[in-house]
Amino acid sequence: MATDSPAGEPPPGGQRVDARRNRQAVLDAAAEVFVTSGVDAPIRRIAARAGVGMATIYRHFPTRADLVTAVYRHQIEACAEAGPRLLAEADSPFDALRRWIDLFVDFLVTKHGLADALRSEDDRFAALHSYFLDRLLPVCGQLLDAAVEAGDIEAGTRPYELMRGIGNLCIGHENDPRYDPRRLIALLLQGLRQPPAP
Amino acid sequence: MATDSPAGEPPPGGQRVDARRNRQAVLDAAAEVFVTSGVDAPIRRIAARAGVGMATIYRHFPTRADLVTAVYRHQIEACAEAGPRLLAEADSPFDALRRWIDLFVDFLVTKHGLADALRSEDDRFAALHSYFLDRLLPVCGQLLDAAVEAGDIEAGTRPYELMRGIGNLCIGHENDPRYDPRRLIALLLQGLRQPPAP
DNA sequence: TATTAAGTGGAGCGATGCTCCGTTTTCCTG
DNA sequence: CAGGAAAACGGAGCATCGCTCCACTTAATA
Repeated sequence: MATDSPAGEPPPGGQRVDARRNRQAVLDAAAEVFVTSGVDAPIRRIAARAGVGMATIYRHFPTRADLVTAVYRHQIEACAEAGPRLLAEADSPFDALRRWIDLFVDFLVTKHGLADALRSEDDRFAALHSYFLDRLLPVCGQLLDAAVEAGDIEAGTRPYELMRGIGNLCIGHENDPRYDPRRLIALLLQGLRQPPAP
Repeated sequence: MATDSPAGEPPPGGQRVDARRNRQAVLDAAAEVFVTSGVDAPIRRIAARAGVGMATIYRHFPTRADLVTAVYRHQIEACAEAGPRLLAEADSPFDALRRWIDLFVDFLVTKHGLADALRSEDDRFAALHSYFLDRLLPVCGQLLDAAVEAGDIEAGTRPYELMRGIGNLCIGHENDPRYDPRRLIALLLQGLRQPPAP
């Protein structure tokens, strides 16, 4: 708690060099392990891979969610920053929304178990949930509002609901060629569309 | 394996009375525990509640999924049987599909963690997955086909995809008043709808 | 009643999450 | 450049849980 801010930003400079080195080693190891074993990988394994003790991981990242957010922080930021950009360069607000959701889905789909973790009621993941929401909800809301204002979609859909739904739809697509989240998400967006004025 | 069929039907009569009694005790205890602690509740707890040893549970229900399906078997059957009935009595095939999905969602939403278990990649739940699919997929397919044939919805959506999506959308709604799966499912259905012929 | 096989229960093993605390390392100060 | 305080470390240790194994109990049968 005292050594790291919850959202996983790089810590302030007042740390010992060994602490900083270990922190980075843990981050690197976690990134590797997450790819093969998902974000639920045993802490022991990450610690072993990083060549540190378990306590070191817990000290730097009190919660599993802190570790996960730290590992994926750059990609989450990129996704957040893409929102306004897409809104500016896309053909329509609806198109921007669609393309932004594509980015979000790409991100979720390539991280084993991330979508599962996101919706988890497990307290260990509460901070992950919060970080995603804090960072991406406003972006999603902005896109939704713009699409509503342009008359592309009906009003009344809240960003939280939409993002939760998309996250949920991305769960468990691995090892199941019969299930393609993107098709359903496209359907969802289709349903969101404003029926053309009579 | 030798004492129970995978889908959780009542076993054939050739059992000792104590075995039959214990089986029922386990079923009752599991039903109670599932309500409060979800379908992930520790086997130990269910065993304690039923007043039996853990091995007794594992002997009757080799897999957690077997226990879960046995507990909910009647409701799954009811849902399966409702399909054709709705198709006969609803205003349109699309209406039947909508009402059937309502039933399915009601079922999922009232069982803590059931939706989670359904999509789980955990091998322990493979049989649960199979049972749901075997029993409900044909029903869903029939409703979809009818709706397509009536021109209510576009062709090309496979039952498996739809059911997986609905199941996924039902995950994690508990303790979160901001998330209502039904709204998103309605949106999904809306997207499925055939745009009225020009 | 005696025999037997079906049935039972819980100790025990391995895996995992998380903490506690004695030890080591860094860094600052005199 | 010592020397000591504080920061950081690491892994043993406890708790929980899934699942198995096997000595014991009990119902059915001859």
